[in-house]
Amino acid sequence: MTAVRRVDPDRKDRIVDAALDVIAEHGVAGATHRTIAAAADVPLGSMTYHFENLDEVLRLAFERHAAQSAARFEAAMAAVPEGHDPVEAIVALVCDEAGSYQRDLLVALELYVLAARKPSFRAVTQQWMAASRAALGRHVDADVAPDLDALVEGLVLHAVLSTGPDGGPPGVPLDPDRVRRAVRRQLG
Amino acid sequence: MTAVRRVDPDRKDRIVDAALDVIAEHGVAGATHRTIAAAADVPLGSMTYHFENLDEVLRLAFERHAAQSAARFEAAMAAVPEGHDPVEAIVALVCDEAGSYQRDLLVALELYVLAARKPSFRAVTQQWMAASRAALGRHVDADVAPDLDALVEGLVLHAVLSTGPDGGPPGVPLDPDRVRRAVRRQLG
Amino acid sequence: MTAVRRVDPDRKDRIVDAALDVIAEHGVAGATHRTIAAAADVPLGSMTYHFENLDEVLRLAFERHAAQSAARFEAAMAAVPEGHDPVEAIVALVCDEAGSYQRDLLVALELYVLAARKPSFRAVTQQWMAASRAALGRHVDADVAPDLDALVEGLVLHAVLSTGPDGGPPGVPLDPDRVRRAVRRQLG
Amino acid sequence: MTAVRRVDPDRKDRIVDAALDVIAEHGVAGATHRTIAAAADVPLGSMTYHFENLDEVLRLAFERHAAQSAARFEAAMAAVPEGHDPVEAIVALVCDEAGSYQRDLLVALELYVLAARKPSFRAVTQQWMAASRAALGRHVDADVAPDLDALVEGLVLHAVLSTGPDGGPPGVPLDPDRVRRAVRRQLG
DNA sequence: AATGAATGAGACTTCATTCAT
DNA sequence: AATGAATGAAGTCTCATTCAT
Repeated sequence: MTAVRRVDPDRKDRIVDAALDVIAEHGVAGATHRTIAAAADVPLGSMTYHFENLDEVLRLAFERHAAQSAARFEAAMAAVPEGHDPVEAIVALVCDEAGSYQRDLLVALELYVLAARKPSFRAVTQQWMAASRAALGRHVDADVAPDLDALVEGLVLHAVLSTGPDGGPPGVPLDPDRVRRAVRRQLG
Repeated sequence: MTAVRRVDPDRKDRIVDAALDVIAEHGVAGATHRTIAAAADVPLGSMTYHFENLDEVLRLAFERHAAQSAARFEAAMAAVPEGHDPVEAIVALVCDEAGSYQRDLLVALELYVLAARKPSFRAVTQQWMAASRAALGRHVDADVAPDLDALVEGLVLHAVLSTGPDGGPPGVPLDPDRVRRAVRRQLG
Repeated sequence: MTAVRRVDPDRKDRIVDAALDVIAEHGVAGATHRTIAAAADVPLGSMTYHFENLDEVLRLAFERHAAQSAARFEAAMAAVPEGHDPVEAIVALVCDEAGSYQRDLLVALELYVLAARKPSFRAVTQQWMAASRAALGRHVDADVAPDLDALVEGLVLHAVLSTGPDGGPPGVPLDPDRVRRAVRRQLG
Repeated sequence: MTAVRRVDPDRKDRIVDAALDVIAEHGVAGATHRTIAAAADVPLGSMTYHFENLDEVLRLAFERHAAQSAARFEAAMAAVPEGHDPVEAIVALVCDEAGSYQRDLLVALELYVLAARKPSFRAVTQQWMAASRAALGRHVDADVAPDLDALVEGLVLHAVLSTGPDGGPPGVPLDPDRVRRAVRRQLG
């Protein structure tokens, strides 16, 4: 009966952010109304008050993540002067020590798996992939951009899935030299 | 009350096969004791009688799939005579009209996402990735094999996630010419 | 943020009308604050602002319906000159092609079931039944009127619950001849 | 973790019986998985183990009730020797002091309201109505039976909905003389 | 050896009602 | 005066797992 925590604008936003956190940490399988509500520190009833259903929450979370992720990529590419070599920027992005690119890919994987079964998530994946290609397209030929994109995605995918000899949580840093060589090769 | 279906050796095998089918069609999220039992046409009690728990069923299913998938890849590479150019074999494999390579990758994605959260699945992914690299290593330099592997995986990943203009189920065929060019570029 | 729809007298009335529509179409089970508010095109908060609780809304809706329904019946009976035979008027009313009498009965059924459990709805049913008896009492003996009323209600009840051979939505038209014979028999 | 109350054959039957009790006492609106499980003294999970969904429970309950109810009616009619006057048997049935016929009708009303919205319940109502007509048809002309059935239903309906002057729970006893007169009139 | 029955936790969702603004 | 936000209870249903037979 206690009327705690009334009035809370941008609660909806907070819930979407919390959903993204939960997805990143526990995967879509672990993203339930309950876990997201707990992460956002809102009562369970808030979830379906603000969103039609759980899929809508997830979709908004993925859309937000895709936008942020694409923006980061776009910014890194835009920082390279026209006509200059973008390879170092790509290497820096992919080998980012903080591992944010790997986290991005992990979230993307969750999205991919979801989109493979649920059509309502397909639009997000399409936009995401198109955005990274467009960013690459600023500096490389249009017919090479998709292949370069695929190469980068494959490299990071393997890194993110690799596990150290201890069998601990996956994700090993990528060797910048290796990435540099692979990218240059693909650029011909 | 009649004791139907008593003698049934390799029931365990059948269940694992059924689990794989369910995963391929409905994803790990749709693979429950019940759906797998139904697909294998065995009573529900069989599931926990033959297996410790659901994770064990899934793990065995993924292991079997990884073995089959790696064997196919290995066979395709082994068919190329020593010293000959493996590019056409790779292209043929990846652009397989039946889409079996795409199906393989879709299942692999499910595994990746699972392995990202549950350590017990990590060994399978490691073996799977190692196997395809080893198969490539027969014909290309050891330092290029992983990158070529990453490129191929990225290319197929994008194809499997792409959807036609109708927004239908994902998965578009890969253009052999494009794959050939990208692979040759990566080989230098 | 614009203050749309401010001045709105008889909003309360509109809500009651909407409630009646919802009951007729979806039953009491489908009549919630939300569905009624949507049908009346008013914000959810209006519901408990204008009414004590949901039961009050339903009670007012049923009262209104009972009044309208009784008035129609009363008017039909009043149109028969004193001392004349009311049978044709009854037949016409009951066999009404538009099926409004059947709709009335369907709503009445909903009310009956509700009144069987909630005392606050009993007064409405009593008044409704008394009204139709009184209307019949204009033209038939007082000791026959309740039985005639029962017969008519039974006939319409069966018609409204009958379904065509296709098993579609219930409600079949009543045969005027049959009704005429049954009514005449009951009148002796 | 305690394994109380294992082994309980005909639990399914008990649940259906309990469902009928709950419907009779609290109406369909009060018949939830929880209330029925509590009335049958079984855990909540039993409900969806034994039945596809709640509608199936309700449907089975109504079917059982219809069968019992029709059997009682049929037995009462069958007890009247061929060619004899069935009026007294009908009167006795309808004016039953225990009120079981009224209880039957109350349950029937719940079914009617449900069937009006959900097609899956229509078959039961049809069978129920057909059964009572057939029972009457043993002793009265085929063209009068439906009208007599309607009359009886209307009479009991009004009785079951009437409330004493105290406004207490509905249901007043029917006067046998009145019923006798009405039935005789309808028989011509 | 094998399985149908059983069950408690928890999934998503609806809803009447309250309340700050 | 009016309402959108908020919330806790309860609804239906799924499921991994246990267990008596």
